[in-house]
Amino acid sequence: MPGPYKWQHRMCGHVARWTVPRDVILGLLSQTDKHLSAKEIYASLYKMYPGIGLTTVYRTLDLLARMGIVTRVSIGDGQNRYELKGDSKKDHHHHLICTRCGKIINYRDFVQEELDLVKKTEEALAERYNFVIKDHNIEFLGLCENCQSKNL
Amino acid sequence: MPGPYKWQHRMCGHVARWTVPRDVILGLLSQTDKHLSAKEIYASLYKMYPGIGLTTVYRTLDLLARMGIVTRVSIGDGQNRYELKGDSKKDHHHHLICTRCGKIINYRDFVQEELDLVKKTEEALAERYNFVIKDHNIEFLGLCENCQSKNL
DNA sequence: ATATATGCAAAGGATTTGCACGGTT
DNA sequence: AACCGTGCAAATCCTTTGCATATAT
Repeated sequence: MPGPYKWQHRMCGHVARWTVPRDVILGLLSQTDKHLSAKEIYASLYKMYPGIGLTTVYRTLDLLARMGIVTRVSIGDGQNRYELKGDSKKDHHHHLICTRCGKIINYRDFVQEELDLVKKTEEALAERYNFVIKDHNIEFLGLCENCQSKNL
Repeated sequence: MPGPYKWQHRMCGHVARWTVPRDVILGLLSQTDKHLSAKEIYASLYKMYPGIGLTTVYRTLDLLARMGIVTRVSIGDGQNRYELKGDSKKDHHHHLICTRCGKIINYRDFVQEELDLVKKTEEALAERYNFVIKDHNIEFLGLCENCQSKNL
């Protein structure tokens, strides 16, 4: 069922066609606050789009990441997870991660003060270490409410 | 070649014996600023200690991580990497990561100002989201000097 | 004696790749 | 026609597990 092909985007010298799987996967990511793995995305889509293979999910996520639309997040559970990279300031957030159950909270409060410092630090680091800084990653690790109560 | 067994440390209700492989692996980590993977550690040790198996390296790294002696670092290259967690303030650092070649720079300058804010944010997050915060992870991503010059 | 640690080989799991087919340009 | 995208199966790569053996308490 070929759908409405919307965009074209030049990647690595050739045109990336905007296909149904790509549209659907991006759509799914844009509707959730969760940090989904390839397998989870594949499973979510399976009922509605059984034709989309796991390989395509992997390839699409890779494409979206290279296009800068999506960010890879690692919580150390052996899978890569992905989230939409919001471009608006409103979407910008950092992560609060439970090291026991892997729950991730996107927090948007407190971020503004962090960003001021981040910007200064970026400039200082860029000069000191000759880096071109593209992005940052700030996360806090700990125990969520649920996991605190369980012993060990 | 049983060596001088130095410590005992209670882990998960039982005693962790301080064995030669554990001592050697920790020794290696304490002598480098690099972020080594299990394979790399295994390879480094092979000449001097061909008896130490890759499995033991994995198990030891897991133990050290659970003991809080070592930190898992992920640069998204599909391997877990490990670094000694310095306990002194002097050792504390954050990461500057090249997304092209994977190079990691531990920067210790600028960290102090970050830490002040980190502490405030931790407190705010703890209250707001009922988290017990144990650690944080701050990293900047970009292109190192070398990789900037190479096109794409 | 009992508990812990280790190596090896096998198993698991995530991700990537080879290849033939089908849809776009 | 030339190119790009996809699914499937196979191949890889990293990590964990089962099990028999060796070492420490």
